Amino acid sequence: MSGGRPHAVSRELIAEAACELFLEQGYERTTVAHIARRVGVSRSSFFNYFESKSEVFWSGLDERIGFLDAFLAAACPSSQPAAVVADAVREAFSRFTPDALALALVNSDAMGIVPELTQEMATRQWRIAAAISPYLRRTGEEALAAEVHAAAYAGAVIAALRAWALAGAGRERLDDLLGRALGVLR
Amino acid sequence: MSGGRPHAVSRELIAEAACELFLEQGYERTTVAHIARRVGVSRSSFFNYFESKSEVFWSGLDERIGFLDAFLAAACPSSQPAAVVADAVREAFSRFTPDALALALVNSDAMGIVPELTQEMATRQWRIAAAISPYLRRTGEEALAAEVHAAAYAGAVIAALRAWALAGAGRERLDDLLGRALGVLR
DNA sequence: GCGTGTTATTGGACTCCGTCTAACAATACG
DNA sequence: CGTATTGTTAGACGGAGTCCAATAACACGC
Repeated sequence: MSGGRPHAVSRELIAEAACELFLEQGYERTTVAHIARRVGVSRSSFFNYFESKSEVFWSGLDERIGFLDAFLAAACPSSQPAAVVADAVREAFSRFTPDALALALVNSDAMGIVPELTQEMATRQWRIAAAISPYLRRTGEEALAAEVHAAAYAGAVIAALRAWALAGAGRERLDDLLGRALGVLR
Repeated sequence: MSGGRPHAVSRELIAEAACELFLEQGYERTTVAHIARRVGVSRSSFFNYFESKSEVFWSGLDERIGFLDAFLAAACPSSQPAAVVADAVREAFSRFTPDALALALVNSDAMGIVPELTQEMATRQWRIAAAISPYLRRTGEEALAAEVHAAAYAGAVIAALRAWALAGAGRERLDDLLGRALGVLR
């Protein structure tokens, strides 16, 4: 059952090569074919590992968002929802590790991806809010209020993440920044 | 100076035809060529009126966001920034009129555009936050706090907009919903 | 060594989006 | 009737993403 042809590359290898190219010649000018060729696989193979060119940046964060979503979907309604959400957020994101995304945020100008990055970033912020909002509703909040609060939490997460990446992803502790950003909300 | 060939169509005409097709056969299955053919112009002409297929939905809202941005860019730092922002938001969005976007929000399932819509919506929410955040910074807020607060405001705007559209865009007054959504923040 | 099942890789064809350009059509004006 | 201006058009183009059938590399049982 465990047979089969072995993988020729890995997501990490591809992501690494992609980032190199993005830095060298910019995101737009780098085609999927370029990336594949540099790693030594076919263009088709790229899409076996990533759903799209942009996903190279986001697989790490998306994983954490999935974690947050699962965590909050399983959480019981509490009388102190703020604490639950804050804990869940920290649990999900504090162990986020520097990756292609951090690199992209720092070098967004060199890569020429400011518009792409903001669009994708906005989408992730939305997803974080979409993970939080249903939980708030289950604690009894009204729909509108739940969405607004969820957006605020999501904004805090993304703001912390950006500040952390821009500061050099390691010079500041993401945990601290998350705490500070969440602390703004009260 | 006022010569030249007259326009064969208008943004409104194109948007109308596009929405019809989206409702009939879904967003994905409707190509730009389809839309152009229905209005009776060439595919090239479509791109003279809209930058992209998805922009059909967003020109109205984007205009209001531009308004908000200009308004806040020109606003003086106040000791009560919350009131300034709330006023600016109301000024910019309360006269927002039902358009292709409202239709799309209501019929998102029939059009099969849930992912597209959330992505684009998230981008607009981000842009609203990006319009608000610099003003808050000018009032003296720290960077992280300004971003978090701006995200909260932006979340309120979008939540109100969605609720308004989903309720039937006219049955509820957008102004009231904006007020309620902004009221959540304190 | 040899078939067999399983999984990964590959090339190629395909649709569509979005860009670009050079030619063309319709108007106003002198 | 010529000219400037503006809008429309066809066509080619490159790239993203999808799809599929063919093939290559492995593990396993024999």
